[in-house]
Amino acid sequence: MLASLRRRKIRITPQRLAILRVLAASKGHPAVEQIHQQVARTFPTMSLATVYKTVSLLKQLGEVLELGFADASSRYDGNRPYPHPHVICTRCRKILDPDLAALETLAREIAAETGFRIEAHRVDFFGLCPECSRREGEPALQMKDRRGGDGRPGP
Amino acid sequence: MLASLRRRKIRITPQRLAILRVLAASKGHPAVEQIHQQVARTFPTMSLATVYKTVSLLKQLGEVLELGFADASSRYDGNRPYPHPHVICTRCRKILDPDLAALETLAREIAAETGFRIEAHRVDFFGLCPECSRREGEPALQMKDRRGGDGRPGP
DNA sequence: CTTCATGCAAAACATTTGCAGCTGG
DNA sequence: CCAGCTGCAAATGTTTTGCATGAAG
Repeated sequence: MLASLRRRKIRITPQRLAILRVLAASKGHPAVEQIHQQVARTFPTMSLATVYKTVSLLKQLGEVLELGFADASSRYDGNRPYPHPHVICTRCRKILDPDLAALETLAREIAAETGFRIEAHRVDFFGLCPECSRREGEPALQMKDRRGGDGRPGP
Repeated sequence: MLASLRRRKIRITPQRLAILRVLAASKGHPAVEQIHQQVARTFPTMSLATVYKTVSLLKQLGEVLELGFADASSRYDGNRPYPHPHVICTRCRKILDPDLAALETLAREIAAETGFRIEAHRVDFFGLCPECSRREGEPALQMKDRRGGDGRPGP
């Protein structure tokens, strides 16, 4: 990933390195806020603006995949920077990356029907993960989502 | 649709009626801003806040489907208020509702693999519509999308 | 050295909320 | 009549931008 930056003659600063590390290391799909907090532990002066700028840069370079949701919160995937399906728990906000071969078929079906030249996709499934299915009665994680939505990324 | 409001003892005001009409009539997937402008033609005092409140209300009643995008813009579908796939032109922002039977299969595949109890989904395909495919050289519609994205709803 | 990045503060936007006055039923 | 709406203005929360300082190469 560093190679990609060097190749394009983009400066490698300690801040960027730290952000890169978080992105590469996290198995989950961290939000900007989480990245910032994480990095701030070893870099107290890190500003949110810098995280935004860096993540935005990486997105343009195709090194991370941005997962923006309707409530204007975004999560980032630094391990699979290409479109792929997600499975999201509406209770604990966990995000999984399932394997799904059937998608290609779907895309081809679409192209045939609409005449579109399909170039990317965004496929999310929402539901309860096995753990949350079990504890259904217990109080759920509070989401800052506005209104009574279910946390799904609005269309 | 009116019936649904009456049944729940929700007041039917001229403003709401106007918004409902736009939602029901528009074949496309209008944004709040567009709904407001449309309604404002016959209702100059209509405020944006009212449109937001009404649309939000309809969403909770399950009468419209919200399609929120990463750039915090939302579009609404008043004709199919249930999850269904979308095909979105990244150039002219046109949105189509294709028929797609294969989706159910996909959902079942996911559930089997992850153990999730799938309750909803969001499936979007991005690309160029036939018209835009042809005029590829011409200047594209300017999108207010922040940064150099391609207009796809961030995850 | 020169160019580019950082970080602060301010701006930009879409959306939400508080509230006084209006109005549908 | 009166609970529920409207519309204005102000508040919110996230992301972006301007700019002076500082550091990478």
